[in-house]
Order: sequence, then C-alpha cells, then structure tokens
Amino acid sequence: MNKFYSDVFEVVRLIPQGRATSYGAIAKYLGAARSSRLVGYAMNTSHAVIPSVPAHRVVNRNGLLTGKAHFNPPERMQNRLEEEGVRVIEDQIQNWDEVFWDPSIHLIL
DNA sequence: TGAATGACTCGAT
DNA sequence: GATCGAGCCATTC
Repeated sequence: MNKFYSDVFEVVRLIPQGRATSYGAIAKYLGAARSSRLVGYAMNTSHAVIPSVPAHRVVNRNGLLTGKAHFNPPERMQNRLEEEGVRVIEDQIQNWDEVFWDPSIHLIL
C-alpha cells in the first residue's frame, strides 16, 4: 500500500463526526494539492481497508456527494451523514460552510 | 511501454 | 455569476 493512500485514509479517519471535508483539502494537507483526483482514487479502494475509512465524510469542494455511487448501497453515504447530524438534500450537504472541516487548519502535521 | 481514465479543481469566457 | 475547458498524476488496460 502506498504511503499516499495510507496518509489519505489516516486523515479521513480523523474527520470528526458530523463534519466533512473535500478531496482537495486532504490533498493539500498531504502536500499534493494537485492530486485531488488521486484522493478520490484512493477512496475507491478504501472499502477494502481495515479499519474502515469513513469515506462518506469526504465530498467535493462544493459539498456535493459525487462519490455516493461508489458505496454499497449508494444511499449509505447520505444515510451515514444524516445519522451524524449532517443534513443532505439532493446529494448536497446543507450548511456546508459550517460542516466543512479543513485538515490543514484543524490538524497539525 | 503508451494511452486512457477518474469519488477534482481552478482559471477563463 | 454560471458554464466550459484544460491541468494533474497514480492506477489500469
């Protein structure tokens, strides 16, 4: 497993409950600001990782659940978020400004 | 080995 | 502002 992947997973696990962050924010925190797509790619393989990665807390920079289709079932992503107190309407996280959690701000490397 | 792909992002129109 | 197009880079075929 690449360090990049493990780092991504580690950061995602640190996201507080009821919060969410973006692929770009994670990439930036890891020093790979232009590799946001790779973060999503890493998430694609995250379902096989132990302990499981809360990938539902990672969305694109608009708070849109672009990756929900990769969950099984897809509704699981939204359900998990709502269980944690995050309102989601039409795949869009409500109050995104307050829900957004930036690792480069809340985390010290 | 070379080319295509993607759970994204940013800058230009 | 909203929309469109190009850039990015590890992984896969």
